[in-house]
Amino acid sequence: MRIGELARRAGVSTRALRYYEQQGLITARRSSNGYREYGEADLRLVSEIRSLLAVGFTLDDARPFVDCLRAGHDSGGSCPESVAVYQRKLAEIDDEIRTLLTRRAEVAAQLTTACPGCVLRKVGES
Amino acid sequence: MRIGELARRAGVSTRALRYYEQQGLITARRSSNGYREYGEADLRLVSEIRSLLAVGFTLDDARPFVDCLRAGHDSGGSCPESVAVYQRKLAEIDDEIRTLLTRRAEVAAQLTTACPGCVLRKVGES
DNA sequence: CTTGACCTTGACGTTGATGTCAAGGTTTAT
DNA sequence: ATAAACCTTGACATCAACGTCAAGGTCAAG
Repeated sequence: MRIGELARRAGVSTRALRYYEQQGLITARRSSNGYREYGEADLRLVSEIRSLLAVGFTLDDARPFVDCLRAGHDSGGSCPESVAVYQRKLAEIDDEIRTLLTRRAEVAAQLTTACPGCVLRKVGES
Repeated sequence: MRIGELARRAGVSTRALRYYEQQGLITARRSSNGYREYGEADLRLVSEIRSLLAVGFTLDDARPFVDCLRAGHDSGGSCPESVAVYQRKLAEIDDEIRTLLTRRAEVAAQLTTACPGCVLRKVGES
């Protein structure tokens, strides 16, 4: 299939696909006229990339997953490099959550000072 | 005082101060030679801006606070516009926290699938 | 008089993942 | 043969808050 069809099937823009190629995440055979030609496996790779981006991974984070799939594994997350990225990402997310909770408290405290009784209820509090 | 001294006292770069001026957050008298001249009140404004930026506000968010101080109030957060920003920000932070918690769960689930027993403990869990 | 520490405006670089044009070649259908 | 729908590479635009040069004016000390 050509880039337009892959883009439609994967739910991304052709621009994004060319960018992934430029970043070395996907590759494409070329037809005699120079058009990119993709197979079903490429759809799989792009889907993996999209689902990772959707949960906050960068394209660089996605690389080990793509490599894992291309190495023949049935899951992009089943290689040690991918597991390492998962763990690093979890730690990053936890850091961000902690930072946000701290900020939340600081802002709420400021608001309370400026306007007692104005603070909304905290996430998860009834 | 001139821009260098204000920058040192406020703990920011001169570039940042010129940027704040360009964004309409602070203003400066000019000496006969064209140099910016600031007073103590300006230090107060810059401090307010920095503390707001530190908790994740944008310069645009900070504008009502600066206006409030310039209007003569002793606290940047004591004007209704500032309170509105506080509340909007709290809502935004809560949204981000919810998003991150969701992502955290998704990533942890993926990791568990790929590597059972690899998941670190969640924030706040013992 | 000259070094050095100030100050000025202007403008490009940073970061990530694209969007959007430009200017053109290819293919399919009518 | 010509429009419509593809495709190509290249390159600038986006967002925020500055960092970092460039090229030059100002001013006090030695």
